[in-house]
Amino acid sequence: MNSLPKISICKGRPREFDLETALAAALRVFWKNGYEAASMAELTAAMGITKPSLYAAFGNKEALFHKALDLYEREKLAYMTSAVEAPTARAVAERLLRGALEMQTSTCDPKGCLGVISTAACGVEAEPIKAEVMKRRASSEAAIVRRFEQAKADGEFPEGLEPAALVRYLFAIMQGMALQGGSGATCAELRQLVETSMAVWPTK
Amino acid sequence: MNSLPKISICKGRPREFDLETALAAALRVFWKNGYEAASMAELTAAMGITKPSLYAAFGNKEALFHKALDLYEREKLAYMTSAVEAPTARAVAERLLRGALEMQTSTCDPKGCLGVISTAACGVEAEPIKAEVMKRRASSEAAIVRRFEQAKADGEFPEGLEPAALVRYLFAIMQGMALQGGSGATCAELRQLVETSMAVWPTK
DNA sequence: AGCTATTCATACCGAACGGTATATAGTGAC
DNA sequence: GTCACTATATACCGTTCGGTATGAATAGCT
Repeated sequence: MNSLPKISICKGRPREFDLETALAAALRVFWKNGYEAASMAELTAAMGITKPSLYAAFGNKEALFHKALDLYEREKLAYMTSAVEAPTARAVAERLLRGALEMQTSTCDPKGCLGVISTAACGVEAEPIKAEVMKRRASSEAAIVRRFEQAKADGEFPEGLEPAALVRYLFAIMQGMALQGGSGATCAELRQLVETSMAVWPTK
Repeated sequence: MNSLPKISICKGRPREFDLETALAAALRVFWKNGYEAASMAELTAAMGITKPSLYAAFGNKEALFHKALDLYEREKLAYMTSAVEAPTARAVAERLLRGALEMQTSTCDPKGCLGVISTAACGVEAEPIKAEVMKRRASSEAAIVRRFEQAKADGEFPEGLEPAALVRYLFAIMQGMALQGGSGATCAELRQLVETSMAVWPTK
């Protein structure tokens, strides 16, 4: 309860690894294998630390996944939050599709989408994980729906196309792209998918 | 695999369970959990048999999955092979989408698609499984591509739309539908997805 | 120096994993 | 009845799973 004399970081022995670097390595393992198939052994090996260090720094496997998911959304899904700033619904869709394409065709990241991988299949133990990812996805979707409702008010859509339905349709394409990207589709094939989707995008 | 005569034709003690029934139960477990998350304990419990009986009858977990996958394609994916008989590419697409919708909205089957679930994420042990499912999907896709090439020759498509690209686009939507169906989307939402996809389907 | 706090490395925990050895029980053939 | 054969049930195998107890090492504080 004494005063704060210095900017003392902490008392004990300093950790010998960088939190962010280790978390990024963990993210890649989850991204490549999914939550359940990512074993603690593979995680610690990729992160370059031992299990007690991991548990001390991140809590447990589920907490580590949550922190990795935060990092993923912050660094890899930024295009989704910025896409709503595009001037038209069509431009929003194009930015989403091209952002997803860029992610799938990046040469240094794992293929597929962490969210898709984590919600596709899971046993009972991973259901809280699935629920959390679904919750985050729902809030992303809601933002796009709001943007499309404005677009509808601006008269951008033909009759009979609901904003929520269009968003679901657009997300289905992006989820399909992530699946195909994770199943060995080539860059060119995924680009074709984006071009086709844009070619059929409804115009008034 | 062969017929099951009332009078046992072989010598030893007759098995006390029905192969097809047990296989159908195994399929539901794989379908609900994915290959890796489906444990032998859950499989044997659902099939109502013990592990030695399972191994004697089906080989091992991977062989059981292959037989379950055969059953799945035979019973649940029949709409895919029959869809190519539709008169136009648009009708083919509609039959595929509505067939997928019917599967996702069936009240007695697990949600999602076994193929999607099995290829989305897997550790190293399940990679042969993933490869097998991808192989079968490729052959399904190839059949639709051939049908669409004929449709293109018939002048059904606008300029600039390649049959292979359209099939990839269509499959992406169906894969997205399977993902959303497995993530708790309602019947009405999935039907909306189909209607939207049909509404934007390209016409010449 | 001592004390306290934190990290690191090894070795270990109970449980669950896929897969089996073994012994018993039920069948047709002789 | 006896034999050959197969399915059943129990109990078990080695391995891997997520997660920890333990003690040595390293730092700041007094």
